[in-house]
Amino acid sequence: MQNSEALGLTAALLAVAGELTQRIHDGVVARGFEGRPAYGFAFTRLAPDGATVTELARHLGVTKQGASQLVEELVAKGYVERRPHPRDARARLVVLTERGWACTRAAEEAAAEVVEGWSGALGGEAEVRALREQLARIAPCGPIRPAW
Amino acid sequence: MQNSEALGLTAALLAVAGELTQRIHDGVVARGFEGRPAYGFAFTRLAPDGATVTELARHLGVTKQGASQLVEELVAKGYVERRPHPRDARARLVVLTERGWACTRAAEEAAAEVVEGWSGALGGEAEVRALREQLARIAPCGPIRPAW
DNA sequence: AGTAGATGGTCAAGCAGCTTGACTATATGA
DNA sequence: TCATATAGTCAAGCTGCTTGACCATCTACT
Repeated sequence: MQNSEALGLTAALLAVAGELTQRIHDGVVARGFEGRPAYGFAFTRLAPDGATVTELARHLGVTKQGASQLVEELVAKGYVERRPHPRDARARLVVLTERGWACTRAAEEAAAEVVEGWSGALGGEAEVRALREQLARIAPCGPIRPAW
Repeated sequence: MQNSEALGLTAALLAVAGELTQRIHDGVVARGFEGRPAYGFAFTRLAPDGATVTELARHLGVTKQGASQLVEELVAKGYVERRPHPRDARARLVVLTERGWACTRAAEEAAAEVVEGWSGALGGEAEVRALREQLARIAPCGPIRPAW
């Protein structure tokens, strides 16, 4: 593998990632939600049972102050709410509201639309699944950098 | 393909893209260059024969003022220089300096290092090449959003 | 129990990197 | 030749993050 090929792979990967981000965002907006792409990253961490600001910060790869400001924004727009933490009086659990869940579903739909388009380019759904599995193998488990 | 699977693919793709961006940046810094990831995007457009500020802006998906500021930064750090455009007295051609080329090569090396690690996770270089080809098929030809 | 240090969260100020708006110089076409 | 479009820059403003300071609470050690 020559170095220039690695750069070609990098360019393709980042172009696809950028395009995907943009189109999911557009799709979410088209479904009546406002926001910026960073919301999506936050939602994936908050989705199951909520999370604290500090956990969210680690997930996003930003400071806890940055995460706190994002949560403030999400609260103002009605996507999440802060609740007292059941086992730690210092902490507050940030959980999705019904509207937050609806926005998450909208993002899923938008993502599915884009990915469906990839089926055509790649030859079928099996290829898309294969792509997903390959990416999952090399995906890091660390913090997600807000790359959109 | 269920919607949630599309979101899983999205998460994996963006995680890989973020990780790759970070590690290329780290590798470039380790080789003695300073800068931010956006430089890499610019270099890929400037590399062959240079480009005007407006062309660069379209490539990066930012305003021409934003691109102009980035070029100013690159000039100050010695990575590029502005030359009169051969056929348009309004325009100026931004071209890489020798240091700019050296930085590009450093980025290639860093990218190759990361991609080499993927060979292990995927089973071999053939799989990496296949991944690259799949991504190239679905990569957009439009402007690259500065996702790092 | 009492206390020192670690940790969760917020407020405030600052900064980087982008935007919009206004402007000049040059090109293009009726 | 003049009207309009385009390349580029300067200036000001905004957004989303950072660093620094601080309080409340938890944890562990004495």
